[in-house]
Amino acid sequence: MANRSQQFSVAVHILCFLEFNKNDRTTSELLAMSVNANSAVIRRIMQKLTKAGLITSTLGTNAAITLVKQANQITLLDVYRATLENNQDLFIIHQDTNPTCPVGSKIPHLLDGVYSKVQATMENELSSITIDQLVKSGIVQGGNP
Amino acid sequence: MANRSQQFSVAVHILCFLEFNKNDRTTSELLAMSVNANSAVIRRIMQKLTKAGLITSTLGTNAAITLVKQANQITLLDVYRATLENNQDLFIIHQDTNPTCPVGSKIPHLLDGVYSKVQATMENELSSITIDQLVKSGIVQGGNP
DNA sequence: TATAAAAGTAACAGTAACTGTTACTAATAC
DNA sequence: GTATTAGTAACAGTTACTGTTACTTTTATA
Repeated sequence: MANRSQQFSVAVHILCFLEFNKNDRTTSELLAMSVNANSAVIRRIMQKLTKAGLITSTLGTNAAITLVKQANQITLLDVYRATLENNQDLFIIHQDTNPTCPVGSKIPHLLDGVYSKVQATMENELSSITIDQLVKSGIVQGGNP
Repeated sequence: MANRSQQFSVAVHILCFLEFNKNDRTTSELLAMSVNANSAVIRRIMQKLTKAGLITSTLGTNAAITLVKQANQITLLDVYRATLENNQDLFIIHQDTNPTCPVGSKIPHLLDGVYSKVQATMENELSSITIDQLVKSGIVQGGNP
């Protein structure tokens, strides 16, 4: 399978934080405190979210990080695709199987078909969940970040 | 996410091979040729399949590897669970978030709920596919392994 | 205009996991 | 007793992620 990183989870965390704190200014320092990670780690993930058009940020004093799209228009599939970039495949298929073996020669293509279906199902489920839903369902409004 | 290894794919390969070649003797050398990998790699994966009760093997001259269950009783979920062992989680949640932050304190539990559902969906799909189906659908019978 | 704040970014070490490989041990058929 | 074959351990190489430091760039404001 593709990826053992926490980046997807942290990215969702960041986006939820931005939505929750949208009436105040959010910095990478503030995010780093919430996530409990180094601010450079946060900025590293922010780059991917920026590239994907999910967030935007300004520089300098009073710099702020904000959502580009409305929170109910950002799905977990968007975040998944933004953070995983190159390795979005759920499963890895071993290549270079024996081409002269009736099993070995067909396994890669066979697995490809199966994995595509499984992944499509998963992505479909991810696309049904929005950042807005997460914030509204799980995070009580009104506290201090 | 959990695992970037090819072991799941190779395990499926092994089981398909055993089913395809069930009328003849299968050794780890033969499997290694089909997979195009070192036989020790094959045996390493075999250990997990043995532990999971999917295959059995004998030692010595004329040693053979065989399926324990019928191929139509072995699902990809069985293989998934056998090969991934400790790290079956599709997604990894960052722990140690800030307990005093209304977002950070709730994100882990929130993500846990979401990921469980997504994973259950995926596992349900894996459980609907058997080794028997794969062999019958994708591998032409009658060739030489 | 100088300064401070904050994002952008590069570089490096540490860690973990998988792969490939070698080589040994143990069991078993002949 | 010998050859075969699975079981297993050990090691190096590779890759990717995390944590960290530190520098550069941009920008608001005093």
